[in-house]
Amino acid sequence: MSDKHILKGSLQAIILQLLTEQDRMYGYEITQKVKQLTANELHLTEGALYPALHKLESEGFLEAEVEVVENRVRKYYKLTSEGKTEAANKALALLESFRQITQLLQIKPL
Amino acid sequence: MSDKHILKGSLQAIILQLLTEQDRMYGYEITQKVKQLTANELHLTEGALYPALHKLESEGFLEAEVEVVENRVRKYYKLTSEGKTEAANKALALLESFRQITQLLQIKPL
DNA sequence: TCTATATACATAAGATTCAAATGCATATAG
DNA sequence: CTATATGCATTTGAATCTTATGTATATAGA
Repeated sequence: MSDKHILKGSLQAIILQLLTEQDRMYGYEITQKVKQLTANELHLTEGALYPALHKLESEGFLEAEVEVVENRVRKYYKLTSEGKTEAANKALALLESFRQITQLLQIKPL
Repeated sequence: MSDKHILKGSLQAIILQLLTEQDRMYGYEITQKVKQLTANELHLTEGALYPALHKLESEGFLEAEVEVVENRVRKYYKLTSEGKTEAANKALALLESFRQITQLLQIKPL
């Protein structure tokens, strides 16, 4: 019925922004955080998240460190210094796109 | 330097909304309108537009009529009655996504 | 005259990106 | 002993976009 999905193109910005506000997070934590913050209205699937994390890592915006917590392996991600810059850039670019499209729809901006 | 592209997922909503405001439009006109309204900052390519128009038509939200103007063929699109409802729905859904994501990007740091 | 640009439609190839499904493994609650 | 939750990850396939190309007419400029 509803399209409870991440708006395409927003995912990288969201990941980077969450890691700006919280020093380090692991994958599952990110999915749960998004769920919680949006009252379950945006569903961030793992099939989307993990490839995005790997891409951000390969681009040098994230670095990962593995830890064992309660006998389970966790992979924590944190921003590199380039990642911090990129987080701000991507958030701004996204908001600018929203502004443009909202204007195009001639609806009052948020 | 900027990614002058339509935000993925917004295209259908934009087309439907433009046709809500203007009774009928043809493809090229839509590309030029978007260009004009966004000061050339969103580039709506024909490779994206025409498939989207055809899909909206096949879904029953648009209907087309062909006219010859100055020896050139023009295909005018207009909303069906279902299309009018869908235009409102898609615009609202899009804005709601924007709101959700904007909220995600504006979490207060601890 | 010839060529670039604009108008106007459209498809094809390739890339990206995502959802859905699945897999592995551990832990706990019923 | 089984269902659910946690936690990592990949595969498959669909959708959607960019880039490039194709067809055709008209006009402005070199």
